[in-house]
Amino acid sequence: MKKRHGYHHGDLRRALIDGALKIIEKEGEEACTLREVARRVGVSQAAPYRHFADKDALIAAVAEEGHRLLQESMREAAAPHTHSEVARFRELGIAYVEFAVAHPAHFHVMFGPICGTLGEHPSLAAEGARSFMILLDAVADCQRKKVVRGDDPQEIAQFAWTVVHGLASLLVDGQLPPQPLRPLATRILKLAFEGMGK
Amino acid sequence: MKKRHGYHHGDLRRALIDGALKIIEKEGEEACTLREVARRVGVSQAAPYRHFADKDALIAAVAEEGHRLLQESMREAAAPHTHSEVARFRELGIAYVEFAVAHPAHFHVMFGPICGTLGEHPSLAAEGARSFMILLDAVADCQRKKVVRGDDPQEIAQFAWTVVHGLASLLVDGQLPPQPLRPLATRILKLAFEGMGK
DNA sequence: TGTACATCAGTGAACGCGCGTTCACTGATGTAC
DNA sequence: TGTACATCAGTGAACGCGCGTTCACTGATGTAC
Repeated sequence: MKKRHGYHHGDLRRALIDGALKIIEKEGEEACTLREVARRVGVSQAAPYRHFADKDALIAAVAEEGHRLLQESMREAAAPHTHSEVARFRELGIAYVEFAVAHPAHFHVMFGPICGTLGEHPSLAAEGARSFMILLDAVADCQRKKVVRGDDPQEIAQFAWTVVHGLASLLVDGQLPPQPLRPLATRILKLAFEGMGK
Repeated sequence: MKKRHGYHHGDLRRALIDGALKIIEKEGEEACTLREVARRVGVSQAAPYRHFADKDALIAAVAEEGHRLLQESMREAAAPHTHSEVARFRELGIAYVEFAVAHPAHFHVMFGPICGTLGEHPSLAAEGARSFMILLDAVADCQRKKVVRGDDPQEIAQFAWTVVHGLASLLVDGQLPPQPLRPLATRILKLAFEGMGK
């Protein structure tokens, strides 16, 4: 990343995305205006238009980057566990929740209601599909090894997504009492795996 | 509900809440401005201030009503199943998801990030706690009958909430393909009860 | 039953503000020769 | 190595707009006598 020397910024596109993230994280999505982002980055209000066609394009870029980061997190979490399909699957789920808590602004833009407005950004939709695919593959692996029930990976993946997404949402929106994340996620995922029935 | 005859509205407070709901449902939360609500209801922009101190107060009223409706839905869904604790528990979960889909605007205001801004409305917090309590009681019943594992109802209730909230969020935010709700919810809850492991 | 009057629930104009976006511009950078 | 020039990435003023909220007001309603 180049330094700014005077007139030119160096990497304004990057800085604008980071600025948007910081604002959404601290003050919520509706506080994230183009002018405020420009202000925070220390640039004139018109400068962002050199890098983004309009405000939606900036938000879509945030969401897209979010999906790439999520995919990376999940892949990294799963990688060490070459021996056990179940462990891989579990780590994927924990990585999803950890990602949401570590990047609440990304998470919010990726899955919140705003992403309906962003329908016309096709590369964003593609990244979303890729994220789900990682989960789907892990389920199929588990089913092949007979450690997870059923034969339609879609059905189980949907359930797994429901669980991790529910936990992530409740945490990000502050509905659960603050507590160490990993024990909570592990406990919930264990219940999802074994069922709560007796 | 009285009819409007000329100058006075009849039940403007009610109409404002309904107007806010309709706008949030159709065009999202950030389109829900006090002026737009007043416009839709057919009243001057200053009129809402007769009934709400400010915009936040209107939103808080929406959230509070949402919790009361949710509680009512859950209680009604559980009531017929006096014979089976598990059936009661399951119907509670389905009612939660159905409520979210039927009242997406309520749901969004009740649990979305905006509700952090509304911290200083204590009656709202009370309603939220009451909603969770219904779930908690059902879990305790199931544990007493030994049909659900564990002895800390809090832990299981948190898991159950995670599942139904996850499903509700994904549906409301349009992340799952459109499909009949009850079969989907039943399938997911069955997995939650029995576990996805083999 | 009729009337005076207090109170309630609206109106409409105005305030200051910040927004997204456009425009003509200008300083910085890199390249051809 | 030096210079002319095209291109790139910013600036800052301006546009029209809708927002939340306030204010003095007025029409409708209900009550005391």
